[in-house]
Parts: sequence; C-alpha cells; structure tokens
Amino acid sequence: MKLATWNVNSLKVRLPQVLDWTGMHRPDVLCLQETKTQNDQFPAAEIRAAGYEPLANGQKTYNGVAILARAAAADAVTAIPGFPDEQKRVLATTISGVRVICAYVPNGESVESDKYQYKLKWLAAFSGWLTAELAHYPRLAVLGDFNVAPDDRDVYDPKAWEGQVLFSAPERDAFKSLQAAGLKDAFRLFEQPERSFTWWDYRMNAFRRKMGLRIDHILLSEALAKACTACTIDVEPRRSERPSDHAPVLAELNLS
DNA sequence: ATGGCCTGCAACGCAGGA
Repeated sequence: MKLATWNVNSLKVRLPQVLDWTGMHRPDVLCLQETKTQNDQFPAAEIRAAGYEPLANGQKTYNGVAILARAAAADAVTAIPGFPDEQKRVLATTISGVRVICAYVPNGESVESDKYQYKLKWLAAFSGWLTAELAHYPRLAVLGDFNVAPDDRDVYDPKAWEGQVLFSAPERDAFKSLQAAGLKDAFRLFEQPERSFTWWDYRMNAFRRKMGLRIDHILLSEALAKACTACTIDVEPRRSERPSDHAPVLAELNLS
C-alpha cells in the first residue's frame, strides 16, 4: 500500500499536476492540504476519471483538505472531536483496513501572534484525538502538513530558525507528544540524504539554494511502522512550472 | 536590506501562507 501527502497550495491551480503525479506514482491514498476549494467546487469528475474516489473537507479561499483513494473509504470524520473550529483542517477515513488522517496544522504566523496560540491549542487537541484514534485503530497513518520542523536536520539553518515559528520549542514539543503517543516519523525510519526538505519559500530562489524545511510528515502507528519499507520526498514537482511550494511525501507499506 | 513570491477574492490592494 502506497500512501502520500501533498500540500498543493490551491487544488484549482495544481489539479493538472496532481493528476500527472498520481498517474506516475499510483499511490493508493493521496492526502491533500490547502485545497482552498469549497466542496461543491471540488473537481470530483476529473479525479474519478483518473481512478480515484475523492473525499473533500474544504472551505472558501483558505485551508481545506481532501483524500483521494483507489479503494472505498468509510467512516469519515471532518473535525477534531470536541474542538470547535471553523477552519477545515482535518479529514479521517478508513481505507482497506487502515485508518488515514489527513491534517493541515495551523501555520502560526509568528510566535508573538494570536495564531501561534491557536496553533498550540490545535496541536494539543490533535494529540488528544490521535491518542484516542490509536486506541481504536492499531493501523493508523497520519499524513499532512504539520507546519513543524521536528529536528535540526529538518531546517537548512537551525541557528537562524531557533525560536522562530515552525521550529520553536513548544511546537517541537507538541510534535514529540505525537511520537510519545506511539506514532513514528516514517521518514526517519530510513537513512536519508542530508538537506531533505518538503517546503521551500517561493522567494529568494530558496529551492535552488536548498533553503528548505521538512514540515510535511507521515506518522505511522507501531503496526504500520513495522510494515513500512520506504519513505521518500519527491522534489520533482517543485521543479515544474507553477509549482506548489511543498513537495509530496510517500510511504510504502507491505501489509499482509 | 525584515522584503523578496504565490493564491484567492475582489477590485485596482489585501490577507494568509511559512
């Protein structure tokens, strides 16, 4: 089973790239973030024509998540239980016996911002939800844009980023709490190249200069981590015309 | 050099991203 996640920064703009990419890599499940598309505007027909059943949880202009799956999806949940939130940031469903959660964690803007406080509250609620989900679903995969770089290796210049949003200690602690709950960072199950990132600023030729952050992640429960045979970042779409600023991340599972 | 770029919405600039 092949799982993938991609922050597309507008599904309307990136749909051709998404269809190209699914055609090339044939993931069984693709989680999308920042679709910026209302559900009634979602390009369901094009996605079905490509062999995927879409599940969307979107809103106008901002945020929005979706899951594209080659097999049937059941038991969808579109919000963190007990955490009222107008922003559409999560989507959970069960596909071929795997509980899949697609997440778009708040950005936080800056550590001085009210949005940063919202981000920390959101992450605390998210952690509680995932702990409960783990108790129900031994096969749990959480994929998305976490807007947190967990480790020095995940930042092109950790000294410059120290204490900044996306790399501040409270955010990294929140990410560690997800790991403490029993989720493994699939990317770090394997040897990886240095300067492996999933996001590069559109400005300053950041991609060409390898000035990026690894903030998009695939977290796996113990049972799925044991079955994981590979986890990679595909930087190719970031080279294309009109790219998303994020690259997709893929994980392969050998499930019996 | 504290902004550089991209998207959506709407409207001729703004909010938001990270």
